[in-house]
Amino acid sequence: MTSPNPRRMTQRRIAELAGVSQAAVSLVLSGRTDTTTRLSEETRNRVLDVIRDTSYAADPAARMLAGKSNNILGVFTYESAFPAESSDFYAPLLAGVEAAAEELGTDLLMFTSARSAEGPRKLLREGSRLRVADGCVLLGRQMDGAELARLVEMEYPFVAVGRRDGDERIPYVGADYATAVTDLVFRAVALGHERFFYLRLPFEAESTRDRRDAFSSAIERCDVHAVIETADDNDVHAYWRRIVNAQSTVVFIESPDHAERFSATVEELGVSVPRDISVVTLGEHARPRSMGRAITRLVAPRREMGTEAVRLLFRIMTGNAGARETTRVLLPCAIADGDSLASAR
Amino acid sequence: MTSPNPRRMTQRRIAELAGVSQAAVSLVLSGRTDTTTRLSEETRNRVLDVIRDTSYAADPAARMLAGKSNNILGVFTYESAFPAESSDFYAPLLAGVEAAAEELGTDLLMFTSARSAEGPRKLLREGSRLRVADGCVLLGRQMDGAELARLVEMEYPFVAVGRRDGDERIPYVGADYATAVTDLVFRAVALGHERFFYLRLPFEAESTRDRRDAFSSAIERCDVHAVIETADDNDVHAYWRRIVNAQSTVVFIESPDHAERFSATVEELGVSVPRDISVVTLGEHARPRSMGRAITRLVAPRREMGTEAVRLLFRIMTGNAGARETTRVLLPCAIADGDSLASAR
DNA sequence: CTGAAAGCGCTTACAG
DNA sequence: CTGAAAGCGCTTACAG
Repeated sequence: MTSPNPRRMTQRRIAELAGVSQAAVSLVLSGRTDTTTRLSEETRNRVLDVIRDTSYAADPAARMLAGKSNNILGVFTYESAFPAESSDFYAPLLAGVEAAAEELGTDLLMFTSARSAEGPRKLLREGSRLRVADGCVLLGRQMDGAELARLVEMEYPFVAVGRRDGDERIPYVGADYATAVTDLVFRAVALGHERFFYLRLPFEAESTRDRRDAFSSAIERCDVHAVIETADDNDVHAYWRRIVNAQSTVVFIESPDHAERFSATVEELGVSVPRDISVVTLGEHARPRSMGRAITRLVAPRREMGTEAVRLLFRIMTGNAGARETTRVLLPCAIADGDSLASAR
Repeated sequence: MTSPNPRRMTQRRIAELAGVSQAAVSLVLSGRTDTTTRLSEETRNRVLDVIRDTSYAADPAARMLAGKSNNILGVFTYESAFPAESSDFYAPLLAGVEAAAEELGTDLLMFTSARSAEGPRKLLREGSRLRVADGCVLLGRQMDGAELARLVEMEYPFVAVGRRDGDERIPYVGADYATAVTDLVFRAVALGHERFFYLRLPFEAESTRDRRDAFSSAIERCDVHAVIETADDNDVHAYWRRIVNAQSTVVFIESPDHAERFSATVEELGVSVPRDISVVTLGEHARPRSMGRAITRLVAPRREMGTEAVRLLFRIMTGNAGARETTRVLLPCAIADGDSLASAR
């Protein structure tokens, strides 16, 4: 496939036609005007004429080979990047990545070939094509720590989107959940809430742990009460009963999906949000669904995370990353007010 | 920029590590097992081990120069692929493209480089980079016909998503709007509608023309009446007056956005949809917004278009595309019933 | 001011 | 069975 075009124009042919050397053609094309490489105006024009006549364009492969870099940044997503279900998750990140790539003038290589039929995508499986890119941005809620460590060993330039525990040489751009979660707890306490209920996601990832830890420590600092449960099923009624039993006046819910379902369901039971119960979500959906109400929530700067990840990657690749502290970035989250957090009844 | 990775792995280094010649490494990689190029099983394994340890992948530029393909399919979008505004448009297409790429085991190169600050993205400005990919899928509502023709001349393998007029050698995968639009007109006529109003988008593209032409010809065939206007502003009230004046009982609206705004606005005027006026949209939003009502509409098979485009591209690249008819594909649209089309009052 | 030459990393025919 | 060598089309120091 992609057999070379037999009559493809080359600099050599241009040179023949213009009566100069091939190198002179390259020089003209480079647009360089150092004193050391000055071409006569006349020669330059003759070459330019031929180039125009033949509508010649340099072979990118040869250019890249000679230039030693191919201006390709990789993007590896642990799940499909585009499908409907996850698109809300990846879309803003990818938008940021795309914008930064445009800014840097690089192309983006999406590693779609890495998919394995069963199980999650693997970064380093046999025949990994990672090295085709000069460096790579990694996206996904959950990443294989061993793989990341391996990448570090290999000295392959990469940046994870999302904070990563484990090997501390892993560069990342994450969201500062802790500060925002703490703020939300303080806000609730200031509104008179003393009994909290926390519904966590049923999986462990840095991002979920961060929120949970920040919650716990804020609760402790405020000297209030909290119950933490895992939202591993959809039986809102059961939760609601436990919340009533716990006499909680506010519920923090990690997932915005759960938060919406929760609000809708309890309202069907005649419970009013936020009059009877306040709801806060720590989720990161960029595009809040059309819900009857706007749930008070934390908003991760997803687009910026994508942009910053690419910029950091670039700095790492060019050796301008500086100390380790500057290769691990946490971006501030915003808090969307909403109308689901009110005074404790 | 993108200074060369100093320690980029090469076949030469692999060869050193494995104690063989560089050519032997290339041979192992090629997977060739001709009698003329037989390597000892032992050598082969030693090389493979080193390749695995270093997770080496051949430099795509060098491969290309040497005349080989790279398992990279390009994706060129005329607008930003991810940003919020256009993500509804591209998301399903890209999802389809991604799925097909996974199926074929190829990676996807998004041409984000050399974006022009002003004006639309140009294909041929990045023309050189285009060659980095073995072939390319083109996405966008409006494409430059001259550029496409140029690509044909260059014998660069590509497929446009969306029907393309002009040079008939341009391969595409489009949506068969005509049939669906005709069906919708028939359906309306069957419900007793005799006076139609048509609101077209304010730009010319094959996809808008297709729908308009199909509408006109269906109207003619049914021997009913229609007014066609361009929706180049947002003054729904003005349209509504003209619709009333025209005594139309049904409005066909190309853009789903317009259709939603239209429905919402006339209902504020006390006009009931569909009792007083039926509304049909010929738009292609994959993710219908939360509207009070579900507008009867045409649904383009966006995901399938992405998938089919990649498959067709692959066939073209491998020389299995067959005759021209098979390089121009129109996929059937679905009709989503909705509840905005009812009997003429 | 211009041209000959080396080298980028690969593939592949060809000589040992 | 393996290795040395040419060549893909370019860039860029370097020698004239």
